[in-house]
Amino acid sequence: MKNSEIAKVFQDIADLLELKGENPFKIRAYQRAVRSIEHLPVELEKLAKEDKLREVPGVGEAIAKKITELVTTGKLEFYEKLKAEFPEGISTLLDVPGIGPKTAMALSSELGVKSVDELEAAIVGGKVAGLYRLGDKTAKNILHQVQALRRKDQRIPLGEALPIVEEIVAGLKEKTKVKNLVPAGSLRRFRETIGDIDLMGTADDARPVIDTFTTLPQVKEVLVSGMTKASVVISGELQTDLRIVEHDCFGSLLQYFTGSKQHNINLRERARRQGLSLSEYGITSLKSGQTEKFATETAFYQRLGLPLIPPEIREGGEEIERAGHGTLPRLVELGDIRGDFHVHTDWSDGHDSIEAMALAAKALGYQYLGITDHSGGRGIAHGLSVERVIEQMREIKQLNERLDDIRLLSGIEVDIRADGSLDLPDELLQELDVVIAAVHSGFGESQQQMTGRMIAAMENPNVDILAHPTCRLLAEREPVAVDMEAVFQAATRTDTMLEINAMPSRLDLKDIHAYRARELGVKLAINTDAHATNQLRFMRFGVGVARRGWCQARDIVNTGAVKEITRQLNQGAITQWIKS
DNA sequence: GCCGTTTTCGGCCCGACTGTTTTCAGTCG
Repeated sequence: MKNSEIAKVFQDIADLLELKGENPFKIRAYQRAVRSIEHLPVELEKLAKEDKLREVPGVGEAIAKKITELVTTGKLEFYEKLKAEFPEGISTLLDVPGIGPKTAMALSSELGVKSVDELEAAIVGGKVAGLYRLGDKTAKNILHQVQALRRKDQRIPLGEALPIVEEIVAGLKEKTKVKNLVPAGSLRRFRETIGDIDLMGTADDARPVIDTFTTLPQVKEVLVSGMTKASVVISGELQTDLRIVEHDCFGSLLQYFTGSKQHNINLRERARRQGLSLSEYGITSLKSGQTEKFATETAFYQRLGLPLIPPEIREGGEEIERAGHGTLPRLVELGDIRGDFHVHTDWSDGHDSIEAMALAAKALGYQYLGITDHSGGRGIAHGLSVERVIEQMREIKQLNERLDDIRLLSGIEVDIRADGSLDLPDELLQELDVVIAAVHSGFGESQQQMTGRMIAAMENPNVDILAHPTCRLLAEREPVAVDMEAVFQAATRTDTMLEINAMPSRLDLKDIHAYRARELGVKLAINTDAHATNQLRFMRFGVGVARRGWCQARDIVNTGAVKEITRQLNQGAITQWIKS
């Protein structure tokens, strides 16, 4: 049983206990376990076998026992009994914003409503307004939310949100005197998808900033517009909140709205033990009632005896404890990256020439660039044949002689066939500087087949990197069935790098995979897979994933200088092939 | 149900908004 499935069971238990009116702290304990499990880089099934479940934060005796039952029998008696106490489907009502446990129970027991569709019918039929503590306004509000829920397609990929945010930020900075304007929330933490946009800033006078914000051309609908806060809906049904405070409160505000929720809860529990209470306005002493203000996050964390915790790892895991012990790693930064191993050119399906890509990489300060067009395998547009690979090697050699300060690596993104063999002969592959192997077909294979296929490719000594290992496309294609733990083991055994593909639609490996791979000592490379010069800038998304995986520069191969790199890759003797 | 720089028992994050009330319950982030 997968972690995501187990998390879902506990989330459902938490919802049902809430409907039941159980002890709120018990409910929170389940919710905490859910968040912990969702971010866990290793399978619970494995931990259960090793009797290490209790090491997971938020998992104690009772939940550990339930997890064991789930992974061994596939069922949980406690859960089945709990479900039987309620009409089926009632917990789906909790998905509607504005409906909590009390309202859901009232709707169910008074009106027999047990689905979102039935809820809508009940509101339209005028049955909801009039229930105890539910008036006309509330009913209309809920109806509005139900309709919005239908329109809205869940969370959007980070890569789509960030350009939108940058446009808004630029607009506000240009037209107002706002200062410190930055995105907070999951965007700042570089989560792969985001649900809404939170912007924070400071100003001497908030009013004109708020007014400008609500009248930006991107704004479709204004939800709330107050003295310090406004919420709007922008194109694409994305809710965007702006909060403006005075300069001296910015640190606590930014910290508070960056989250995550679980990180903040953990931080507050810790602060409480120190006799302090935290809020977006500052830190209050429980004894004296005095509140201190903080202009920066660094000062805020410092007051709690902690170094600044990077936003990307504020997920409510072990980051606070580690920060307290002074053992937080220095995470890899965009500025550490010295090259990119995986880009395409107009030789296959890329948009720009090799030279244009090289110059763009040089402009980013890179020392090297791996030219890795597709191989000629079936289904891939304009893949290179053996002859064209040799021709391209020749051109790259000439470019290397002509270009200063950037070293081009001759490479290929070679297709892994269904049987695990590669699409180009070994004799050719061993002549290349960098060989990236990738699956582009047969996504529906069984886990056993797919895992075997990838491992077979890694066992080929010419393969340097396994590209985008799960093959997922965010909001488009689910990851393939593959035993990641086995892939990680094979990567260390065969000394193959795994790619963190920085393309915003991929982010593959994803954060928890990067975490686990690093833990096992797998070498990682952050590549953009750029198909045009401007896509080289996707690197920051990959760096975000690596940071979420607690990676340091030393864990990422392409933070190395060009000499170290070429030592690690296959040194191709191009001459022989060119002669033949 | 979890957990420990007060504690193995007795605590458990904080503030704001909304609508329905007549002092506050419910919900959210």
